Amino acid sequence: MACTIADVAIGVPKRTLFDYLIADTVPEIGARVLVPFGRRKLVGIVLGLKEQSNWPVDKLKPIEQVLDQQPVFSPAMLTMLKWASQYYQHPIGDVLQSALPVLLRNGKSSQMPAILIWQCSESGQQTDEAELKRSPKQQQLLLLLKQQPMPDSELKQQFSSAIINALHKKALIEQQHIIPELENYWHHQLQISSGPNPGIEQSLAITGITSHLDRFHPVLLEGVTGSGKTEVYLQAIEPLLKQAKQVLILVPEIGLTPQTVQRFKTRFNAPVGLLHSNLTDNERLAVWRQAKEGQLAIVIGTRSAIFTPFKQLGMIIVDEEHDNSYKQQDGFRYHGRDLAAVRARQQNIPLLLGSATPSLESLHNALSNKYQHFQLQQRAGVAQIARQQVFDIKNQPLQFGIAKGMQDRMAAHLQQGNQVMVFINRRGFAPSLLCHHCGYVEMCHRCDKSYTLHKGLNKLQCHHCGDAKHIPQHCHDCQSPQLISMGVGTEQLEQGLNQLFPAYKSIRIDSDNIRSKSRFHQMLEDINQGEYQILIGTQILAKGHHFPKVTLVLIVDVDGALFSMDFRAAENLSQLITQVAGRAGRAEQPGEMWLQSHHPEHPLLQDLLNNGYGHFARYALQERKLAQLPPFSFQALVRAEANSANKAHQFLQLAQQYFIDANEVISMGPFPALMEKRQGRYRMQLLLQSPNRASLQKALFNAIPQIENRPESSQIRWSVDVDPQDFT
DNA sequence: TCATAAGCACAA
DNA sequence: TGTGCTTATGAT
Repeated sequence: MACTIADVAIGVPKRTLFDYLIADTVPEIGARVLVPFGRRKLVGIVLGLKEQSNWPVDKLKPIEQVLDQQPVFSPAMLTMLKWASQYYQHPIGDVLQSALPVLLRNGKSSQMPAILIWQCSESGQQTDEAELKRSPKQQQLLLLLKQQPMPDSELKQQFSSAIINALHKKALIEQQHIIPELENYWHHQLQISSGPNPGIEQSLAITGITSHLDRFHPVLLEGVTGSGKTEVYLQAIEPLLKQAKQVLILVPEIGLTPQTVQRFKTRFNAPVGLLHSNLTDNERLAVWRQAKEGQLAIVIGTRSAIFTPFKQLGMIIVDEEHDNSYKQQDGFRYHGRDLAAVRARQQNIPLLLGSATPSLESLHNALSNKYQHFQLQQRAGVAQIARQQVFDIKNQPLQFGIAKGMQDRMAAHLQQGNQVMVFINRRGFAPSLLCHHCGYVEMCHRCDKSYTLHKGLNKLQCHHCGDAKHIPQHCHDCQSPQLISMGVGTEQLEQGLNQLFPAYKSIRIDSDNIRSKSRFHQMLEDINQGEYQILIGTQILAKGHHFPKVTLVLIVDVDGALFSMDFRAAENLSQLITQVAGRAGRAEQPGEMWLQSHHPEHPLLQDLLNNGYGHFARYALQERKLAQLPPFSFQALVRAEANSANKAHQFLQLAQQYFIDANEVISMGPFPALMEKRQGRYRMQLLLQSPNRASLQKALFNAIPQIENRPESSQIRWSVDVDPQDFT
């Protein structure tokens, strides 16, 4: 019997597939179809064909249109995405949608668009161009097209459309829409310019990687900043490109610098596709198509680039693999680095993770020999890492959050004509506005957090829900006009430093101040040109940029991370410190870095400063092991939010019942989220933990569908986060 | 009494 | 998730 019914995944938050009657054309598995859904028409993905449905036939609707001749998902891609849907406990329809460029989600053609070609017509061929002597331009055009057809876009550069139209009217030339012939010649045209000679450590890594190019082979490249990780990437992929294999490189959101891209382009003379957040939908789709057809040698992109289709993928590289931006924080909460590992395993290709400050997860994999481990300790040239020290601010008077001693250090560096960088992890002018008379603090009623004062915007802004309002002139409670700001943010620090160092120019870099990527790069350019002497910013300033003229880095407050509820806070702080230390200063002028703390004796801090990140990370791993925290256990977080805390709590208690019998899985909570209230909704969490990944998976696989089927589950907003990274 | 807002079920 | 139906609120 013929298959008359298709299983279709649709982008609705339901874990079920929908059955549709196959009309005239039988769709391929992995192809998009347009289907009626309720009152709407939606794009769905065909996941299976079958003869029978569990649904009464008269209730089935037919597929309205098959959108793809060629499936948009290859079988390998579908396997990975189905796996991800199950692993992350996220509805398959939504997973597949997230893996497609927006335009394909909306039903646009996945084929290369046809281009308009002009060619000489029959009568044009027989016409002597001399007949057109009164119009030399037309003559020239006809002669050109007699030799070969030309695309419209190219002709328009030489001829006005009036000329073209004139010949067209005379029927001497005609137009045609053709789909450009796909020519993947790039690997014949490869010109590999030679790079610097690799050092011993680099050579070892390159050999280690390139001797296993034909199979899944995960490698962690732990290389201090400046040790030449990129050079290892370049040399490792060279043999693959020669075999016409493609390479996918994942980079953190902010790390896609033009310099890096240029390095890959010029080294190989091969086409490189970029995928980052500033692209238009059309540009995104173009890269998707070209990668799929094999026209791109290299694709460099952020998190979601892991879903790019390739004709023949040869390796996946994840640069700065520890970076938190690889984890999607809403909807389909996947981890880009982890999916890279899954994809590499499935396609049987090597995986290369690189970082100066590897995540404890990856380091653990390397130390337990699941990943091959290479270390690059030597910095190219004689550049030195900034010396790191703690500055004890116990009982010290602080001005704009900065101790007197630190101000003196700053002055000394500035006087020598160097740049100074100050980190503070708070945006805005001050984290709260307080009444000096009665103590009342302006609070966002939706989040139960104080409003942040933004003098620049002249607004109070809630950093948790984005709500903004005018700055009040009088206290809400006692009407006193004496409102004072509490605490220090980037804005105030900038103002304060201008006051303390009026002779020097300062620049503030935080997300309030960065409107566009190009402006951001311009700012970085200006900084390195020496336009500014004092740089003030949040973490955003630390990611992937070099500041050779900076010789003093000051981190205003590290205590927040040392005593955070989040067990990863210390790891993240250490990564930040180490990354910045490696990027400030230059060979002739090593930098120094100061961390202001009330707890200079803190063991994590001391270990980091005395022994470096590598030692700290191994020590932190021991601690994680003792505490049975990831990567020595596996976690999943069930989040619930409702307009009352009780409702969310009750739902999670109900959910918890479904994990009671799970083998090797303990559930903790329900407890309030770190941000208990947000946007007027109360948020609770249930934490599931197991020493065994498979046990946790099994428990989720059993429980989640049952929870979803409870009527209570549709009355509340809830989600599952597997391998959660933050507990806000 | 009507009009708008909020809550809810459901799609093949 | 988006839609349309149902119910609650509230202003006139």
